[in-house]
Amino acid sequence: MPELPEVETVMRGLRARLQGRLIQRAEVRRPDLRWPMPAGLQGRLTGAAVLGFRRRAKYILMRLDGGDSVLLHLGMSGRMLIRRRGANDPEAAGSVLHEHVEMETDDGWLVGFVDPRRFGSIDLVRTEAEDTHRLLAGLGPEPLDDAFTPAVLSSALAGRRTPIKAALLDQRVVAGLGNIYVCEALFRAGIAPTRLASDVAGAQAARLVPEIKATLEEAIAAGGSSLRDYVQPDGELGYFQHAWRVYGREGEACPACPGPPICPGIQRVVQSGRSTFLCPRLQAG
DNA sequence: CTCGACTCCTGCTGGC
DNA sequence: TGCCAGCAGGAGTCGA
Repeated sequence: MPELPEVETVMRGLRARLQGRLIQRAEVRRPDLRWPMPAGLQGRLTGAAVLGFRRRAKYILMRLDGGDSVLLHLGMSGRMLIRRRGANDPEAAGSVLHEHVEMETDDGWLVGFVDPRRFGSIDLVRTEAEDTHRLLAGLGPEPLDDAFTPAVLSSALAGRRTPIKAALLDQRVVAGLGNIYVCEALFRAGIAPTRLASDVAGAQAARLVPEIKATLEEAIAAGGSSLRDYVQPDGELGYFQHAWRVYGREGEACPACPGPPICPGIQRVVQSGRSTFLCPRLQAG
């Protein structure tokens, strides 16, 4: 589930529920995620006041009083389970097996981190040093920042002899894109995923940057409408999945082309072990 | 340095 | 119906 728009949506949901609250109780049930959670996590969370939230790339940062921040990554299957204390929700019951951390607020809400595959991670970092954390230090620009321009992208791609698909997945080039939104942005910009990154400069990058921004903004808007003030317990994607133009649509008609024989429809190829979806007509060569 | 392959882990889907 | 291969939104690490 979690690329930038999903993480942004989850972060907003956590902010709405937790910011300004006290964590009355915290329980670490299973600390062995991608990396072991810090030993002091449960103690640090217990009794903490939650000051605020921000997102950086696909990471969520939760500021606590006392000068520590919680650094959270959802990995591939991570989600936040939010429900009222005492609620008897079957959806929640099914998730409890993989609920590795649970927090209870002073106003009666339970907030759990659920991650079946355990590719996610949780760490503590001093708030004033958040951006120097080893997981954040090397990240590229935020794609939605004004500072992310065609010129900035072009210079990051210069000299890279790797397909543009792989380059955009590299969080040092631009931070927060994943497999879905890279496919969508390349389709919208009319760029072949197999093009060498170094060749996507100038006019190509100038087309790509606005499409990256538009795709992410539309997805955030869709996730926000659907999830609004709480994070969906079932981990649904909001409704942006219905707006995917190519991702997961192998064999379907291209939404921007006439049908066969002009355009054969959406194709799926594999690049460095991951699925890429594209329109062979609009994203040729 | 840069790149692709491999790896971690569980759950679900689709084909036989 | 049951079983199993293949695939899944990430990204660090390793060897070439």
